[in-house]
Amino acid sequence: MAAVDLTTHPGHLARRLQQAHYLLWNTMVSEEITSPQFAVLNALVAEPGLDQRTVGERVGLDRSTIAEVISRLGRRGLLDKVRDPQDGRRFLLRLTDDGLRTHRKLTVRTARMNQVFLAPLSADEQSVFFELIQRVADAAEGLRNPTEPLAAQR
Amino acid sequence: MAAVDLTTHPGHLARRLQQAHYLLWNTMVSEEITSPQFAVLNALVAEPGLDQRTVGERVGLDRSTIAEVISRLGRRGLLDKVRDPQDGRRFLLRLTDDGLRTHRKLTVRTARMNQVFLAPLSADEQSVFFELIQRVADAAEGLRNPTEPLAAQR
DNA sequence: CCGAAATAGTCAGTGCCCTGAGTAATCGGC
DNA sequence: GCCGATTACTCAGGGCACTGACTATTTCGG
Repeated sequence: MAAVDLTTHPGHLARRLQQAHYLLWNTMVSEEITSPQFAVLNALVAEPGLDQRTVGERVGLDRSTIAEVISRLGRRGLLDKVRDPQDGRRFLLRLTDDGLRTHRKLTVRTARMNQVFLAPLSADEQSVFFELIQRVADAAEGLRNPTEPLAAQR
Repeated sequence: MAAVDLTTHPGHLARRLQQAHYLLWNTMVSEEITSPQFAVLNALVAEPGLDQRTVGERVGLDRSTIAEVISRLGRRGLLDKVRDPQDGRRFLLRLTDDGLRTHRKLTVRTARMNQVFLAPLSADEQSVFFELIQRVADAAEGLRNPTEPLAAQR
């Protein structure tokens, strides 16, 4: 009786979108390397020598999750992890040659997959798609990460 | 050098969107009941007596995941699970009074949360947002679920 | 009627994602 | 110089999501 229409619930749509993407990634990009793992590789291509926490910040993963992902990438020999001699709390991360190669290979496939994934939208619609999702995600992240938490509301 | 801009990668955006939603759900709706669990309750409000597989289809969860979610809801006494006397393979699912109450309560809070979540978009933009995401998700699901798999390509 | 195929559900294994609690190292004020 | 706060990371625990292999039941063709 009082059931709700989930197609107007952004959370439900976001989950379905991610599932669809997961599926396509598995078939078109890689069964070994996942999309979050690729994001980490990509962050380290852009900025080699980052520490774990910062990589997590770049790709949007919390401290626990980034630790797991990095440990998996390390086990596969795609990156190296060394203590920062300047700050014994940090681990500095750097891709191995294998990691670099893997990133290059997956970059190509990822581009192809994105084309297929976005094929139902025109070029204009794709821009709107990106922009709207980003606005919503950024705003929600802002709610959690209050730069100036005081006197903002009320 | 060859790093890629993830803000134009729909998979990355979908993940960030879902994370943002997860966070907001936890603070504004419930710490006990998750969004997928609410989707299951909602499906059973709309169609009491569904079997497990069909509920999974309605909310977009595979057979394994739906089994876990339903077992958790059962443990909390929000739904009942009985063998279908007509077909001994099936379990028929039905909300308890507690389940119905919980659904009603969360429906209100979910609506409030969606307003906050979508606040950065105008009403028009919200419609576009829904429509574009749905088109992409539907198309990708169609790729996996070929109604007519033969002679389609090549 | 009977055996093969299809179907509903379970189970083990992998990976993502978060919180809360704990450890080790560094930093900052006095 | 020392002590308390902060910071980087780890660990335990709960939940979502998928695949592949397995069991039990039903269905359908001959």
